[in-house]
Amino acid sequence: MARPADRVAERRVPLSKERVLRTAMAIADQGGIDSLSMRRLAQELGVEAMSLYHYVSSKDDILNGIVEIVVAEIEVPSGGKDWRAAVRSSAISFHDALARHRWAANLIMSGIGVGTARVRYMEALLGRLREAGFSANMTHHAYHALDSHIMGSTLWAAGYSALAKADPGAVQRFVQKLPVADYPYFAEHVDQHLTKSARDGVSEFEFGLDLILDGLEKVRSASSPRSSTRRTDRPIRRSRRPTRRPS
Amino acid sequence: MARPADRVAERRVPLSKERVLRTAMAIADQGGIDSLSMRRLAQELGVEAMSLYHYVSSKDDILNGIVEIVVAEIEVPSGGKDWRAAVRSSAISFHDALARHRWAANLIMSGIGVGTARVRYMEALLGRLREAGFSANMTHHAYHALDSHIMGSTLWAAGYSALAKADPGAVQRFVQKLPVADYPYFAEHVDQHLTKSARDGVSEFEFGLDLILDGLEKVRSASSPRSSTRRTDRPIRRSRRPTRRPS
DNA sequence: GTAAGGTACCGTACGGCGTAAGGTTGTCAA
DNA sequence: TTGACAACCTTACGCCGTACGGTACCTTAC
Repeated sequence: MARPADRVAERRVPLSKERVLRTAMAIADQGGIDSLSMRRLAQELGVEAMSLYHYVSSKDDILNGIVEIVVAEIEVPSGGKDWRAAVRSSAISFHDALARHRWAANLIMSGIGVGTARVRYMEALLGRLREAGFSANMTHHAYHALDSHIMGSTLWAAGYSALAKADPGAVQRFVQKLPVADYPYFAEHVDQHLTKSARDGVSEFEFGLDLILDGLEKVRSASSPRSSTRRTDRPIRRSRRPTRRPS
Repeated sequence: MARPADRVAERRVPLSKERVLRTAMAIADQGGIDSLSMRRLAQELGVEAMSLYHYVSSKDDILNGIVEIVVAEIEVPSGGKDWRAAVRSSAISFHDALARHRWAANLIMSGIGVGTARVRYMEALLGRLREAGFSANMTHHAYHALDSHIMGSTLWAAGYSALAKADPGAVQRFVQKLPVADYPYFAEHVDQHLTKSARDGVSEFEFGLDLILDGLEKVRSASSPRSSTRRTDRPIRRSRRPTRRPS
């Protein structure tokens, strides 16, 4: 009687989608997204690869799942008076989440599905912008400007730091082999990266972020001259020409 | 005598790295980067997979190569008075090149090597900014702000249009299944994408680009007092060093 | 004329991948 | 006791990148 029960007790904690996803994240965090294979993941869980398919429907399901976990870590913009501070803080939180899980940005951008965490984040950000007085059209553009910057900036940082990690000194060697006379500005640029204490592009990220936020604030205060909230939006839909630049 | 010569004549045009890369690009352009395999590429060239290794050293070599070709297509910012127009035009050219080859942005961002075409582009852009009066530090940040936006924006557009192509109506179905009452702003946002004639995010791209360029111009004119408009704008970012006077 | 050496290409094989299809085993309700 | 069911495993297929070792043909030298 005791024997089978013991064996059961040993074996159980019998997996779950949660545990599969968490382990997948750990593998990706440690060895990069390429090191995450079904076989490797199963091995980590003390199980055979095919067993995983009882909890997930495919590898894509896993990838979607771990992206959702990362997105759920993002601190959503708070309500209140200062939309700029709220959005800024949320963007930095987004950046931080992606920095903690360097594989995530690439996954998000390569046409992965939109899950509930992602929708929640977008809803919160879009809502915060509308509440701050942006029109529907302006909110749309503001969202994409912010999103592009966050993704682009973080992806660059991820790639750069991945390189620096895989082969420290590669950058130095590269720039030294370069005919500096021909590419003085490039050399200067690389040098700035090498000189700056390794802050993974935080300074670059925040600079661009503030540029965008300042621009948005200018647009906002121009279109709602009072500091009032919620003007009715001018429906500028269906403009087939590029939106004119602000101000 | 004639026979072997004929066979030779048939067979020759005996490949070359150039031809391998061009064919690889064509495959990627048509079927996406995932459809590019050594075997598929070889088949397209009427050759066995291993034969390719006489012209390239690895698949990564091929990926680097085709990215370089795309980057070489970018129109570099011209010299002259109007730095803003020059940089804007170059950025749009960059965006267009990435739009023509939707796989490229993802490759560039996933830690691929920097080749000569890339260096040339960076050198030209950095140089144009310095020439316009930006300090070294400002140029550094401006470059990254522009680069992040171009990459982020294009990557988003590539993913979105890939989805729309693979499964038109997927977006519509997704948003219809959503509890719109819970996510009104999200629904509004998606609706804007569906309503807008499919222009692959050009409007979003140019809006963000102008936001950044306007911000940069403000910084520039503030730091070079000889320039026409001297504004009393606060410095957007506390720079760790005072921005040097250019030229 | 023929031998040497080089260029271009091919055949085979290895270890990895995601996953379809179909077991096997242990648990528990009826 | 039985039978449904969940949890997990075995095997196999067709892909992938590429290491290693050929082979066919061309050019050049003697």
